[in-house]
Amino acid sequence: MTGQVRTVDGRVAGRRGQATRQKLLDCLSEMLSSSPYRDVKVIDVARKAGTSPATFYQYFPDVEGAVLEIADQMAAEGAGLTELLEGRSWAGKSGWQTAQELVDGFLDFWKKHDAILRVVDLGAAEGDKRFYKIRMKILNSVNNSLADSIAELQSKGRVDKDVNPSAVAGSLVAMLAAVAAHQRGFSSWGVKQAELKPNLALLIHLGVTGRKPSK
Amino acid sequence: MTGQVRTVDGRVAGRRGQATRQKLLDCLSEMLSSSPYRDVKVIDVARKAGTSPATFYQYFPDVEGAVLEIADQMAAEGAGLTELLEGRSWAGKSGWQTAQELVDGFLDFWKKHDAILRVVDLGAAEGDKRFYKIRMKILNSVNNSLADSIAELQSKGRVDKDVNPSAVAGSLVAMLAAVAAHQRGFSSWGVKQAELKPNLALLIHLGVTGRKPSK
DNA sequence: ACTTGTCCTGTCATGCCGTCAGCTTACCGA
DNA sequence: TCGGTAAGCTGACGGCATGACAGGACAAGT
Repeated sequence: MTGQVRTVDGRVAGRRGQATRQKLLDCLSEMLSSSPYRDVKVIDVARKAGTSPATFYQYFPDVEGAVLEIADQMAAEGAGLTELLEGRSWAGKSGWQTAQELVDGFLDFWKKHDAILRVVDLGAAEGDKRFYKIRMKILNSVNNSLADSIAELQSKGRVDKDVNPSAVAGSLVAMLAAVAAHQRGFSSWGVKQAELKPNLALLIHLGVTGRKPSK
Repeated sequence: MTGQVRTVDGRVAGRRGQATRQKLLDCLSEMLSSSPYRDVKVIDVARKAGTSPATFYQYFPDVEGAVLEIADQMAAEGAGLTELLEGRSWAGKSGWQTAQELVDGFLDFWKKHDAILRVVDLGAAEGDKRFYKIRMKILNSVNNSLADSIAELQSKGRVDKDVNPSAVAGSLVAMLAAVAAHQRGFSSWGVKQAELKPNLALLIHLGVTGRKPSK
């Protein structure tokens, strides 16, 4: 599938090289969690990995290039979010459960990868197509499933005809992502995480079905 | 109210100084729109403003400091978003209109200031309290009004008791902000801006009142 | 013209960036 | 065992941004 890992100057990376490369990625990932993206420097990453800046440039064109690599790995994992919705029902009590599990799974995923997701979000918002594409890959998995569910309910006449399934699904997914990214912000509104989740699930359920959930 | 404008080394800025200072802010603002935050350098801002880097450092400790200044000015303007909700009703047809006008006003504001808001969002997500505070200032104006509306409807028994007004309001506001920041993303889902707005308004209305709007 | 305080810039030490040439290490076949 | 070859790593370097300072330019009042 994916060709061999290559260095910037075209060499094929062997065992040792791949290990260094991965170590650099791991260290960069860690740095993104602890310091502002703007202040992450190649030399710091290299130092942390116990190597030299020149080595970093052997494997990545620049910091952004390495970030894209990390983001790609995460996006691959993110494709699994589809499972949160595959084959689920939005009817009755199981609908409420579907909404809850979606919120839970999504928030967990975001929390796990929050540092890299912040950067991806920024890159996408700034109009960088590469970041944009990665963000899409993650959100699409959830968005498409949601849009399908809404469209199906719509075809059964249980959702108004002037609803645009993609627009609603996209907005709900954006909401999930935004809330996940700013979970801390809610505490200053006096909202604890445990309270937040059911209310999010409620909004999801309302958005998808147009009705309050029966619990 | 606010004390005089001061330089980094404590001098009071006069008319001429304030003009240069503002020019630097304007140029920085422009650069944020055209290039990634990570790549905005002091020397470029200074060049664009027809001055020297040293001058920049006379008025701001660093790029971040200047960005905070711009963000503050914007936040002051953003406080006016409250008007979108003050004294509005959520009942019947006027409720639908309230939702629509909120969406319109909010999206316009975000579009107008998207570059600086991206950076504020990033700073807040990274845990920087100064950016966080600014973000709050803007969102609070809308959030509080929304939460009040929900709480009021709740006290009248028109909204379920286990709904947390702050949590719902916060989530809806986060949704608005996220959709505004990634409006471009929706086009790849085949959703045009004109279609997006009414669907957003629908979600807002559903979230606040728990019911579909009567149009 | 002189003083005072504001305003701007030339210059400098420091540190990161990104590249290259060249050295070291690992692997492999004879 | 012994080169040969390709992978792997780094010291060193020019270039540029940073941030500090001292000193010169300027405007306004006396």
